[in-house]
Amino acid sequence: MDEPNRPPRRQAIRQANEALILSAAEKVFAEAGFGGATMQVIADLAGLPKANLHYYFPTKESLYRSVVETIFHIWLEAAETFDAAPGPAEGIGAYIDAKMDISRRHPHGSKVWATEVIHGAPVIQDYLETTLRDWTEGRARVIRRWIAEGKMAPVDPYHLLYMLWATTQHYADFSHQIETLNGGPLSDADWQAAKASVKGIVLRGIGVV
Amino acid sequence: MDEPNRPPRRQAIRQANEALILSAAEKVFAEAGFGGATMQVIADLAGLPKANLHYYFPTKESLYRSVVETIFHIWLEAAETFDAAPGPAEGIGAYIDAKMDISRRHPHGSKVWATEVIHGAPVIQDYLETTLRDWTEGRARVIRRWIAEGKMAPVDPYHLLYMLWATTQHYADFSHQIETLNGGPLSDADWQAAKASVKGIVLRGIGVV
DNA sequence: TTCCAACTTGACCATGCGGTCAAGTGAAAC
DNA sequence: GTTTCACTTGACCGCATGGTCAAGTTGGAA
Repeated sequence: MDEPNRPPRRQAIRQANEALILSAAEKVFAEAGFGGATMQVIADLAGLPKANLHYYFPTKESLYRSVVETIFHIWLEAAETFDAAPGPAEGIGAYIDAKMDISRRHPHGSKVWATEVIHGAPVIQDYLETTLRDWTEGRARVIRRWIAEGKMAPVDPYHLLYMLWATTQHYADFSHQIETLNGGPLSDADWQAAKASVKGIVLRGIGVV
Repeated sequence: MDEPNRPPRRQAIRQANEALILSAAEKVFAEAGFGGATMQVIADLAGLPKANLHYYFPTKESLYRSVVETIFHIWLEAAETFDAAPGPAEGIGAYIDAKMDISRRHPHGSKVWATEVIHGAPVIQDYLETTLRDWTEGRARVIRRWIAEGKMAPVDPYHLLYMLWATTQHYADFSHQIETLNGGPLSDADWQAAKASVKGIVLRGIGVV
């Protein structure tokens, strides 16, 4: 962004430490929530003194905000698949694949985002009202076009998107419940089956065989 | 349960206060999380002195646990609809209706449950491993029977249940996000449309027209 | 070599928290 | 009326936490 000119060595250290802290924070916030997480625990997990965290992130909230923004941008990028597609079978199918992969690879970030929204989005309200609103309206327009072109059944675009978000993120957010019922972590084959199940029901549900 | 013999007047006061505290706690835990909630805020919302809370619920965790158990039992009761049904169209349709109604009527409880599971279910692990596991296996058996009888498409029962849970609870847990995108709270008509959308996609998705 | 700014860190502080306690109050049993 | 016991409540305590600070250490420009 607007990083000042820094010697390359210094900047490398800075980036490495910030990444270290963000990774630890993501995990701790995901498991304990904002209120339950402590800077000391995050520092221990990152292997740094607590005061060092406050050097890179002045407050707990600023650190938390960085974590939330990270997952949000990952999701936005995953949605690129949506636009390029010629129709719902490819577009929504690829979107489900992408979001399921993110749930598998970034479960902590997804959990942090979920609790943030559940608690009323005190820290990222502005994102919801600007970026997310614009993004959603754009995809809704694409879905309406597909419907108008007779490529899928006439379903409400917003409720369809909610179902996609809810279902794909459920595999990250409720992983503990799923793993308990599954008798252990999901294997590669389990994830393949999950993706196939979700895509099967949704695509058939919107009239795309 | 095993309440000792109490004079009726006393017992009425007790029940009223416990209900008052539980209602306040449900809201505060939902909005702030376990770590972010404070006994003082709950007490203020309930209109009681803080020390009085500790008289009825000795610790913060015991109060929290009561809140989580409440929503869990509400969900279990809602599932009765599942068993009596002759087929998936009625059974799953009614289950979606019931769970959507709960999301509308008990959004706070749903949020508390969600954050509890997201954080690894530290307080209700035993429920997941016993009651929920049994319940889920029972419904999966019903679904498999319906599939065997040719009443619905052969989908994995567990992934179908995950989709039902995720989608219906999403309307409670992510209400803030939905209301932001909707430009305000959902109206009666909005809720009807939501239920119709979910049922439409899911029932068509599992081959039940 | 010198010097400066970026970075590190242990010790420290003020605050807010969950929980306790002992002195009350009032309803019901006798 | 008296006693008893469930219930109420303001004041209090120990502790953990987010955040600060000043004294270091290190990397790199001159």
